[in-house]
Amino acid sequence: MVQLKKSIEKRNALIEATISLVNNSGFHATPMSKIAKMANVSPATIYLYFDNKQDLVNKTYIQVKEAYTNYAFATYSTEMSVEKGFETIWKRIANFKLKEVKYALFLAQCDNSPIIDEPSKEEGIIHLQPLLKLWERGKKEGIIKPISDYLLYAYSINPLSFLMINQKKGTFQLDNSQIEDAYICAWHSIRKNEH
Amino acid sequence: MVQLKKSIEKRNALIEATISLVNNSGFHATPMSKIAKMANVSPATIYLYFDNKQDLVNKTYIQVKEAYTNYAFATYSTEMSVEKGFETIWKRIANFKLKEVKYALFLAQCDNSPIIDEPSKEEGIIHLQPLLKLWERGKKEGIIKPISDYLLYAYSINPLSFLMINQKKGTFQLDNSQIEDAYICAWHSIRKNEH
DNA sequence: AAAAAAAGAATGAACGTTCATTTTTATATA
DNA sequence: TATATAAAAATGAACGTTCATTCTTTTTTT
Repeated sequence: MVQLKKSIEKRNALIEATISLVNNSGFHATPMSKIAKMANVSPATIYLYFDNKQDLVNKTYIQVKEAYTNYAFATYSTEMSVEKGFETIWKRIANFKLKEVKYALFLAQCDNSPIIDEPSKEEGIIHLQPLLKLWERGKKEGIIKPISDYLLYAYSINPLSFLMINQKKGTFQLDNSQIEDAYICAWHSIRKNEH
Repeated sequence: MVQLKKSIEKRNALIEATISLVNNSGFHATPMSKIAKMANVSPATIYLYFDNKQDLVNKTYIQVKEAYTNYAFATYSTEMSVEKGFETIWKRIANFKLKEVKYALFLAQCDNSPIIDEPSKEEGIIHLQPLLKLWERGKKEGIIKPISDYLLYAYSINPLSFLMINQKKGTFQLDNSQIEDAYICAWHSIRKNEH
């Protein structure tokens, strides 16, 4: 690829266009020509910034995923109690999905379809580490159920994606009171019950 | 479309091929020519059974969805207590996702992407009624949390899709003991807590 | 004036769908 | 039962279109 000096903005325009179009039509129904048009650029120019269509969508995915995890852990500190820490992270994630619908939808779309290749997906998962550490601590302290992280994730974090997708469809509205309800469901599903 | 006498098997071969190929590559990366080849049929023959590619995948979706819901409610009776009823339905669904991975994956793929058109999706949802009725009863009896059905679904049923997809990837194994753990998470997330 | 960046037009491959034809099946006749 | 005929089912090749990518030329920057 050619060396690029100024136009980081052109690159960003391409990434933003990719997100919008893939959100609305999916990867395979989004031609390079449309991405180019939306970014006010010639189709050929895309190839100065990215190797090919696959590379464009992979890099878009990684960039968005990074923004997502940065947001998720921005207010979390390892000093917090397990319960407080979980609530902090969970609510940031919920907030991201409510406020940054565009980015969150793009990630959901990518995460449950084969359009992103595995190496790029794994690069995205790495940044979830702090949550896994927190769960580990929670299990040790007897606060979190001693079960697989996949289960913990499936029950406490993943439902937000489902809710967001349905909100996008308009069949359902995720307001602040529903968010509270959802948080309680999430917490109840993973906390270890006293008795 | 032409009147067809014998070959329901040919139609089924086409549907099976569609499921396999869409599972492995997605809708847009699955050409009609490949579907035809896998079903041992000429591409042109597909158009004797289905109007076009969209119609083929819509009808495949509806057929699989029907098999799924039939399976889900086969052992359920409205006489059951709310807790027993929920456990019965939940475990049938979990079983379907474990045993009929191919069909379950196809449904998951369709449900979170825009490849199926809305009318066909709605036709698929109708059959979920018994579960919604059960939740309604549970709320009245003070056993189920008085929250939106979307939340109940997101926390008690939807996680199974996530787990199944990860199992397919091989990163995680859903054995019988994990299923029990998962059921407990599901139940804890939607039951109303005594206090 | 040289190098880098960008553009639009061109290319070749892949796809969904249709067309003209052949093969198979069912029906009627002797 | 054997043969002729019509209808149905199936086919492979062809068509028109779309798309990712590349090529050649122009514009911008250094």
